[in-house]
Amino acid sequence: MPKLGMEPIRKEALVKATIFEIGRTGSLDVTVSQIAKRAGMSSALAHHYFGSKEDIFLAAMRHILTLYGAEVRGALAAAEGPHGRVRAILLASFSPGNFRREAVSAWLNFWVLAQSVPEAKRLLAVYQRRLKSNLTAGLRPLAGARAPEIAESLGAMIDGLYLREVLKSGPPDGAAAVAVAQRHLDAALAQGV
Amino acid sequence: MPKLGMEPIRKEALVKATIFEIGRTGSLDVTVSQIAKRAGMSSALAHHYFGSKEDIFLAAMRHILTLYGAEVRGALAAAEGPHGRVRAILLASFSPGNFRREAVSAWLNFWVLAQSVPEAKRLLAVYQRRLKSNLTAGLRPLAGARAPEIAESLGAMIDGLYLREVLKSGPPDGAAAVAVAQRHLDAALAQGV
DNA sequence: TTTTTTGTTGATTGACGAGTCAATAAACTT
DNA sequence: AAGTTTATTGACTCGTCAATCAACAAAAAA
Repeated sequence: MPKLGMEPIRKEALVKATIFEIGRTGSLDVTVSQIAKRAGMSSALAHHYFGSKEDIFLAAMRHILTLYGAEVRGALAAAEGPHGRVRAILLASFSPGNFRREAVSAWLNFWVLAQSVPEAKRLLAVYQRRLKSNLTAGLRPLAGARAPEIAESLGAMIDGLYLREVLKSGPPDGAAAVAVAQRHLDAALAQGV
Repeated sequence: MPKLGMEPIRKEALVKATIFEIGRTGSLDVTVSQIAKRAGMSSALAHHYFGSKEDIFLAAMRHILTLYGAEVRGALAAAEGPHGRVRAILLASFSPGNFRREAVSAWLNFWVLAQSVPEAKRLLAVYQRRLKSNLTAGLRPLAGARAPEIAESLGAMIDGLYLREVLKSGPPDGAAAVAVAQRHLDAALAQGV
């Protein structure tokens, strides 16, 4: 009994299932059947809506990046003062949503994907540019000309903390990551004066 | 015309070919045949020496970690003074050998592997522990009680810089990475005083 | 010199998985 | 009512690949 307008619903379900499965297995070795099953449909339908497995992956990646972008925008809107703005980005980066094991794992695997799929590389580059630009803007009033340099290192720090979270055995600890990043930031700012 | 004592030679060739192929394709989707061909032998022989593909991957990972460990040890031996020792670790981490695109790519993929293969996770944990211990020892005279904390953040920074190298289009720039890490270190130390 | 060990590969097996297709059915259009 | 579009899947194709096997060759041991 086919109801109309299923496409967006199905696609969203597939995207979420993809992220879940990548997080669960910890790799991109996830079959379309697995994804489709998790999303409650046949693999044929998955192929019907997305043309290929790669398209599914890319959609999942876009989804994660979009989510992250929205979270950063939201946090920025609510933030006050330069320090508040930079901190908002940190908090958003390590928010429970983006910092769930499955999301982090997906992120890492997308990094791998970026090495062989140009579109994935492009998407990741967009994320990096936006992160840097947000950080630089926030840091400008605090660090002046040194803003870009600090933004760069803080960005690397964020990625590095992400990475380490993947490998940890225990549950992810966003607060700890934020604290480390914050200390790094404070030190960098203090040194500049 | 089978010459004897081929085992270590074949194994080494396979390990090197594995790293090369992983770096080339940017993923773990490398067939045993590809590896064997690159190493100049049949895939059957690869299976003969290593039992399985996973064993080949693990051997390659051990090789990279061993190489890195040796480089760090060598640099440490030649280093003088606390600052020199910490800097030696940084230089070794971003040395041309470890920071070649193909090596970085292999690292990244081993990170992924660690998520699904316990032995890979174990190996990586060993690396992280050793790195942290080396850094902490070097930092102790400089930072006292704060040494572990700084070592932790510096370790994350190193991994983050690795990660970012993957996306860059140009050739890897170890010197720049060292500079960023060094600045982070200086700032962290300055703040502690 | 027979036997065993080591090296080596072409051919094969067996499984799995991406993508296609034909068929079915419910809704919407005309 | 007839035709079209959208939803949906089971069955199938076609390729790939890890792993095994049978067989051959040469060195070493007995």
